[in-house]
This record gives sequence, C-alpha cells and structure tokens, in this order.
Amino acid sequence: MKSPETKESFMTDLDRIDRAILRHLQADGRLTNAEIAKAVNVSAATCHRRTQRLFDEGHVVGVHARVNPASVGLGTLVMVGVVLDRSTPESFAELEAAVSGMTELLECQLVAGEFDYLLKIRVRDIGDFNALHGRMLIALPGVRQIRTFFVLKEVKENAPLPF
Amino acid sequence: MKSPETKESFMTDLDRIDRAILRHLQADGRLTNAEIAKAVNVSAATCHRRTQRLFDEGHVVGVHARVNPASVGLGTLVMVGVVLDRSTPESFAELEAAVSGMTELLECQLVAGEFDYLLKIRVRDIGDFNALHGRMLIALPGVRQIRTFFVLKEVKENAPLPF
DNA sequence: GATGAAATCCGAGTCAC
DNA sequence: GTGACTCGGATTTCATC
Repeated sequence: MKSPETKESFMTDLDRIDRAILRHLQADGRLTNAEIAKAVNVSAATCHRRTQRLFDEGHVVGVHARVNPASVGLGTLVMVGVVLDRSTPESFAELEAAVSGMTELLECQLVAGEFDYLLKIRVRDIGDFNALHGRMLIALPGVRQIRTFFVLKEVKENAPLPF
Repeated sequence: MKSPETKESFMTDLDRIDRAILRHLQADGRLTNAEIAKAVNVSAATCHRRTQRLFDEGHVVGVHARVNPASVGLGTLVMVGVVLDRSTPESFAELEAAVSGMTELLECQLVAGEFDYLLKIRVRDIGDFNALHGRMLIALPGVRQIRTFFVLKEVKENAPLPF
C-alpha cells in the first residue's frame, strides 16, 4: 500500500484541473456543470466526467447547505473539553458510543493534551445547554471532568480548505 | 426590534415547509428544485420561490462542497487554545486581525473560560504545524499562552444542525 | 486512456391564472 | 398556491486524438 485510502476502491492523483474543480465546488456547491467547465477551461462533457469521478472516489465528501443557526433556533454555540477517568480503549469507545446519538453535537475530536475530547455543541440558549449538561454530559460514562467554553463570538466559521 | 436580523432586510418566520426545504438542502446541497419539491410535497414553482427566499433572506448562508482534507494534503487537524495577556478590547481586536488572514485557520471562536480563543487549524502534517506555530502562533500579538491539541481521531465532523 | 462536439432529455425559471 | 411553457443545462453517445 502506497497511498492512504478511504473506503473507495482507490484514489487516483488529482491534477491541476481536478483541484480547480474542487476549489470551485468548495466555494459554491451549486455551480452548474456548465459554469465549472467554463471556469476551468474544459468542455462540459469532460468537466462532468471529472466531477463525477471526484465524487465517486470520495474527494468530495458531500455538498451541504449551511443553514443559519439562528434561523432554526440554534443560536448558542458551546465548546466542551472532556477528561476521562481512565485512558483505556474501552473508556474511549464507551464515550464515543454514548455521544454518537447526540444530535446537538456538531463535532467531536479525540485529542492529545490536557483534554481527551473536544466537543462542539449547538443549542437554542444557555438554558438548553444547562439541561443538556445535566441530562447528558455529566452522565457520560467514565468522565472525570467537563470544561465548558461558551462561545461569545464566532470570529471564523467553517472556512474553506486552503489548497 | 423584536427578532435578530442579519444584513438582510428582515426575516419572516419559517413554516413547516421552509424547514423541510432547509433540512433537505442541508442533507444534500445539490438536490434539484424538482427533487426538493417532490420531497416536501409542493409544486416545483412554489418550491422554487420558497427556496429563493430562503437564500435571499439569509437562512441559507451558502452551499459548499466538503472536500476530503486528505485529498488535498491537509490531513492533520489541530485545535489550539489561546490565552491573551490582557483582556482589553484592543487585545481582542488585534488578535482577530492578525488571525484573519491565516488560511490554515478553519475556525476561530472567542470563548469564556480558561481560554480566550479556540482555533481549529488544518495543515499537511505535524512538521507543517510546527512551522506555522513558530512563524505565526507564537508571534501573535498579546498572547500569553498557546495550548496545542493534536487531533488523534475525528469522531464527528460537521454534523447537520438538528431541527 | 483521455477529450470535445453533438444530440436528447429534463429541470430551472417565468409566465398567467 | 398551481399548471404550462420556454430556454438552458445535464447527461449520453460517438468520433477523434
């Protein structure tokens, strides 16, 4: 095995045009194939084939509308640091299982450092977070400590990948 | 003023159909208008008008392809906690200005707690992060402390908003 | 193996109602 | 809000290099 693989069969390397297509789709996921083709200077047919391949091979993980959180009553963002009691594989697996069904949880990373996990959670308001905190977070298995960071200002959110 | 506003003129409330459209577009940003119309049980024309409105009024902030970070050589994710020297408005403004041009920075939040800012950074590898750390992070204005959390595993990434 | 041109089909966008 | 109509793009086919 030479190159890292995802679940897809195998990944061919990306040339200049592929990367340009990815850049355009990252900037605007609803660009028409015709628009992308013009922007990257290939025919519509070629652009279509390449774009298809980029999706099929997993270079594009998905295309999603970013919904304004405030519009759907999720205006409050909270970051949470979690420290586990014991650093055993079972502890990690348990926490990840417990957390996987939590819809309010937008992101969850296992990290090295003074925390074991960092969580990103969206709720309606601080009251809702308090409820969630009492009902789910402090009830998580094997948790020694929970550190809550209320987000006062989202300076930068979901910036495009620089490539 | 009763409701929070963005830069748009004003926001009407979202009914059941609007929210359904948003949910579908969040799940797949490349759905055709015809597909959405069928899914939410309205005519194509109605769906088109509503979707337009959702974009125009800022309920949809944007639609973006999620590019596989590994595909473009950005396989390493690092979370960083920043503590400022002094908690003055100028300190915050300075840091945000310094950080705004950093393309590797995907997210930046001003938080309440033991850190002042939390950063999410994507780089090729640890060596690249080390370079960035020496060149940018420790050179940021008014920074007392930098805490680095290397991400060992991305358990959940960019989950859809639950509504 | 890849490409681009042409040809068909279907959805976007706009109309009247 | 719906239905219809037009135009342009998506998608396939095919010849070509």
